[in-house]
Amino acid sequence: MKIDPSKPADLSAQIAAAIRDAIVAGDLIVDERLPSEAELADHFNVSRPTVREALKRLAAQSLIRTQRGATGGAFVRRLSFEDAHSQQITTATLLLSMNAVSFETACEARYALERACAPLSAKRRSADHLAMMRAEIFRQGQPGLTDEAFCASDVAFHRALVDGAGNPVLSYQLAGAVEAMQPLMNMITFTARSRGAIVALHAGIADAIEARDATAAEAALTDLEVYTQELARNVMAERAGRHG
Amino acid sequence: MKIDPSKPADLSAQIAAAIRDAIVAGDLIVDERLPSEAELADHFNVSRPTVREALKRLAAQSLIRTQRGATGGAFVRRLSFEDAHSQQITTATLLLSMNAVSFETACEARYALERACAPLSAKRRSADHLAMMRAEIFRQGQPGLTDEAFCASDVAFHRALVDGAGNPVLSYQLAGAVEAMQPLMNMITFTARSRGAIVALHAGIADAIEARDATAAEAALTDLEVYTQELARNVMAERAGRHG
DNA sequence: AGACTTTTAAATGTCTGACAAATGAAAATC
DNA sequence: GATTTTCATTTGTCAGACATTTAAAAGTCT
Repeated sequence: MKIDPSKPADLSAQIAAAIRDAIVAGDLIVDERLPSEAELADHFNVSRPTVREALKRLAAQSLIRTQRGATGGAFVRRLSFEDAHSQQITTATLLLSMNAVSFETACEARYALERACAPLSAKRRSADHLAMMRAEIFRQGQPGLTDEAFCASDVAFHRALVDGAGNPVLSYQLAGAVEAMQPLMNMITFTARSRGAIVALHAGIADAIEARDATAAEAALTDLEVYTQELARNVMAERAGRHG
Repeated sequence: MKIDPSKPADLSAQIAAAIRDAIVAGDLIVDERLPSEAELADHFNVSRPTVREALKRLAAQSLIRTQRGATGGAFVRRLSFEDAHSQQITTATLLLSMNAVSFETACEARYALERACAPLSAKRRSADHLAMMRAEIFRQGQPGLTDEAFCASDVAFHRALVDGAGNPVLSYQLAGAVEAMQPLMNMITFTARSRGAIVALHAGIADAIEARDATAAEAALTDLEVYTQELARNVMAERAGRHG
């Protein structure tokens, strides 16, 4: 772990980068303890607050955890799929909202990724995954469900589909993409008719997954994408008409 | 932006979470200036170093940028696709290495995602994307190329394929997945024969994209996946044999 | 000797106060 | 009016101190 000449940027950023690089390169392994803040301050020739700012940067990225007490300190943290998942949701959500990504673009990406999971899910899904999909479909058909709850159930349905592929890397990537779209989906008010159509389309997906028919699953997802895009276009058009 | 009862966790983490939530919820818009550190310290009833630790956490997530001087301060930052991209590479790389994700699992996820882009890329790719793919294929055939350079070219090839889909959300998701696999790919020593085979498979992909044949592109990607998986199995088996 | 209690040392969490450096705006000067 | 100077504001950094937590070491009692 090397020095940082006082040239360009914040010292805390440089120190954080140096430690992060060491972790990514494998020089620091999981659960290894970093030197104490005082030792790091001495090593980098900076003050303790500066070191602390660097450590907080790393903590924000879930790269380290800190522990108080006699045997405490900063430890390299094992990045879990769950951590990565929640990080990605935040990132993807902000990315979509701050960059004015169109519903069309986000939707296309989401369903493209989901179709990628479909064949694997058709092949490997357990009875549990299928049962969860059916349960969410049932919930979506219940009357009196708020739009928010409907969207949440939609996310749960797709999550079960993705998890059925049995590949944690895919699950982590996809769950982020699906959940990040929720704010966009929430802009749509679902009528009783559109809910019925979506439930039917979901049932088609579940049927294909149950039959372990990869081709049918992909086709059913495409149908759902087409319907969703159409629904969004209609909502946008109506909104534009009202406000224009 | 609300208070934080001094109950459970670090104050700086609580403050960072409060500000982050405000950003995600849209209460703080892009380029809006946060109160100064002194004002935040006063508002949250903590000291300035504590506020600074919170701000550094947010800066580490690219949520804010800071600027010195009279009109300086912390500003809500527009999260760019580029920022999100590099963040995701770090996250995905660590996720794979720290959780002992098998080559097989990572490879499967990568090609599943890439196949999701293929139809879109076949439909929308520009001449530039195709030219870049061809250029990388040519480079991969050059003798005297290091394994590292070969892998880098491989990444560039796939990046061009993904970018051809013309969907920035897909590009950001996929580029992360592809690049995060590089450390795993680098474990494989590519013989002249295997390089030749990969170049041929890449050519098959490029041909399909050039012909705008989505089905053929997906099939070609599957071929490449099968070959890559086989290659990895052989390398692992040989390595196990040598060490056993 | 063994189990329990107390002490202690090490480490992070937080605060106070201060100075340095950057930066744009206001004031002063030509 | 244009240029230069001054100045106030804000972040970056440092030094030192105290509070809190925690586990191990030391001590005490049975």
